Amino acid sequence: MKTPTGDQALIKRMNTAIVLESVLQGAPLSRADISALTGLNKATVSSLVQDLIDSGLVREIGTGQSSGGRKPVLLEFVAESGYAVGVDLGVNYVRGVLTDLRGGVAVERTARLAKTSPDEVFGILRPFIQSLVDEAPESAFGVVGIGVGVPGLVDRGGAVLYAPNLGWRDVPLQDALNRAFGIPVLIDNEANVGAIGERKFGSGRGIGSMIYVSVGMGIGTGLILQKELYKGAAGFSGELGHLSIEASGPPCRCGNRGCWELYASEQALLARAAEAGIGEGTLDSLLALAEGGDEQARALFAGIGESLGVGVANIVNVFNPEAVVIGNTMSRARPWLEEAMSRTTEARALNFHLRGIRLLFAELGDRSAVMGAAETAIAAFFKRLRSA
Amino acid sequence: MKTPTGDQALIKRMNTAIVLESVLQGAPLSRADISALTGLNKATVSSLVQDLIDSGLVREIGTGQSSGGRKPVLLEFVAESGYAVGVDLGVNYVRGVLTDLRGGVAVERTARLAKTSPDEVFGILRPFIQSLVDEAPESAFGVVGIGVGVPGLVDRGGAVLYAPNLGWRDVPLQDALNRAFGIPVLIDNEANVGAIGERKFGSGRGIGSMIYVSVGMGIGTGLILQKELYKGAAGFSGELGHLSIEASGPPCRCGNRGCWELYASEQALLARAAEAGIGEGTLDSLLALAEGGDEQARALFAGIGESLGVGVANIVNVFNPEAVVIGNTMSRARPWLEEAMSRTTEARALNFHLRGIRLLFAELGDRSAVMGAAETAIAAFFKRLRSA
DNA sequence: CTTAGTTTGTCTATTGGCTAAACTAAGTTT
DNA sequence: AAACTTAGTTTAGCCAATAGACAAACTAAG
Repeated sequence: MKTPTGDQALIKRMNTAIVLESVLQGAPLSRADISALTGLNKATVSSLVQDLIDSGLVREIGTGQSSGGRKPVLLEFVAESGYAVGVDLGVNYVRGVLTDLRGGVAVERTARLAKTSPDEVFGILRPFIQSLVDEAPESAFGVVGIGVGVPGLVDRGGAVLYAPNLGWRDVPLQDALNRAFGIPVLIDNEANVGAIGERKFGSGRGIGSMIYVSVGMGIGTGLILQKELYKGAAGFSGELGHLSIEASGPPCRCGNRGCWELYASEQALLARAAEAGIGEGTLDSLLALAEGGDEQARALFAGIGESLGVGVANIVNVFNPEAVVIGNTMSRARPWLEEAMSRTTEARALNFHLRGIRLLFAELGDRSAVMGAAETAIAAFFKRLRSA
Repeated sequence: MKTPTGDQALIKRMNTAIVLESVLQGAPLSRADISALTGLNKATVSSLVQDLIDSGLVREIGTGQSSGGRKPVLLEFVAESGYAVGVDLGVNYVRGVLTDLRGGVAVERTARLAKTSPDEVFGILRPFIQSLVDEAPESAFGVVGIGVGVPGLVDRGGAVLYAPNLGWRDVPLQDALNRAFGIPVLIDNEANVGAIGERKFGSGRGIGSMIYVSVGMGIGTGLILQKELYKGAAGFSGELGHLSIEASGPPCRCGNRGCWELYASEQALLARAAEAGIGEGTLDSLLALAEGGDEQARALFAGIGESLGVGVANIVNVFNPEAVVIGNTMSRARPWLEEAMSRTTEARALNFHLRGIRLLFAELGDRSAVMGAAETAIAAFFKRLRSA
């Protein structure tokens, strides 16, 4: 029964959060606007706004237009009152951003990753992150957190349990980075942070339930249900790449058979291309061929599109989401995939579930994950604010 | 921005709910116990308990054992301060219960349903429910609500959009019952209320994330994620029966191919039995055969078990739940299904996700849905209490 | 250029829920 | 019987939100 009980401090925290939220959403706006918008009394708003100004999160930016009386004093959120670092750790690259608290990118940087052992990666990651932290301008809250997306299974404590493409098992990355920087660090799966990135900054802005499908060498998914990232009982869920779509299909390395990613990933595409003897074993070469009008290449992409559609239809039936967003490298093949994918999805999913659904592609391209990682850190900062 | 703002009344509602919850969970217990349990001040608890006693929800039941000082006055929840009606509307039956606010069954009743047109069903349903309402003893809150589970797609407004087995389309059942009884009515899918029933009263007691799989003529599912029933964007989700497990399998009436329910439902079992020429076209006859040692029948059940396992493995990979509960008629075949199902699930699901998972069968048998329907009404009553 | 009317934002007194601490009640232990 | 314990109530005070009065700053009509 360790439910937090209600006291006056709770009320103040709640209302402060409401005020801050309205400034974040609706800036520039006046105290009177906030009062009208939230239903809070003018005096209450005044008092809470003063606290926010004192803490450096909000500032006055001069007066606005009068509507027949005293001019309002406009307020805005001080995005530069703090900064966050987002990191996308790939199999052969590291991408990082330094953003302000609104997600505005101050610095962006990429490095190659030659070796992938935990120690070697950490050797590169540490100075990489340090340089981003060092570049943060002076601010009220400093660097409030570091978010990291990794291509693997991450537990609730931020340990990488299993990352086959990096060859990692049980790497306590969050602890290590926490110790190294003394700043809150949050590690999550690449698809999960990608989902957060697309929902906050990309094609899923404002959507309540959205499934992000990261189609790269494999398929990972991030589930946003009722506006929140859904994690399973143990903290990892959404391994939709290993949803079996052919129960009697070929075995997958995961132990199951006929997994979706065997049919619809970049790896599947490259395998089929190799069989057909076209391309040079890279997505780029096949994209170039398709672009150039090569029918065989286009047919290959259309086939992947159909396989994607089979899985997306399953997703639609299971989750009845508002949107499905296709991201990661395969999103670049949109022109050659989209029609086949939509057609297959529409043919296979339940009619009622298709009403109003949106099949989208990632707007942030290969930056979904970095931006989502930064947003993870920002969101955690706001959550700390709210509860203290 | 119509977030409810915080004021003192909110605090009181929250703390009252906390106190009531602890009485519900831990009765019998004293005011002092509640104070220790919740962290609320003794004075606060005394005051809130008095309000609850005044409203009739809680009562004193004499003194308990002293532990070296004044004897505590023990409190308990007054389950009979209100009643709820739960209804399970099947294709050829209606089952109903009248329960107290703790879910204790006061009256249980079943009727056959010969015709299934909306009008005819309503003609039977109305007096059926009325008789349950009439039997409710005098109480502080009276009959607080009516919950109904139906075999079909239900929208957020309680209209039955599509119930193929009843031949219904767009039947505004909730409105109709609401008008007829003037009591809050909640309609939901049979699998959803079944999930609620098993989680509250059955094998899923206290589990945070649980997937209930209702295996009858078809397969329906109820998703309980983070302690709450998950509904999709449009209010219907969890059509896992139409999750395709063989992308190139036979077409399903839903438009997709190779749907799970084509392989693992009662209908699938009966079809295979007919092919093999055993049984009499009923589940009962096949159960009798299996019971009697018929190897062919047992093999048939084992086959269904495997097919169930394929889908359950998908569920485990997608949701990483704490438990999967198999319910509805097919749960009676547990002895002949369980081993094959568990084996298949374990072979196919991701290792990390299997840790600590529980594969259960419905404890309430064919009463999961009625009890869940009643619980839906009870939960709505408590929710109303909390917000007013 | 008054003067009335509006709008913004602050100040003030009040309300109401929670709390610590004092207190009463009713037991047990030595 | 005195000393200690525990249960529950009473009391005084705190604090956040609020309604309403008010001051400040503006517009617009006469």
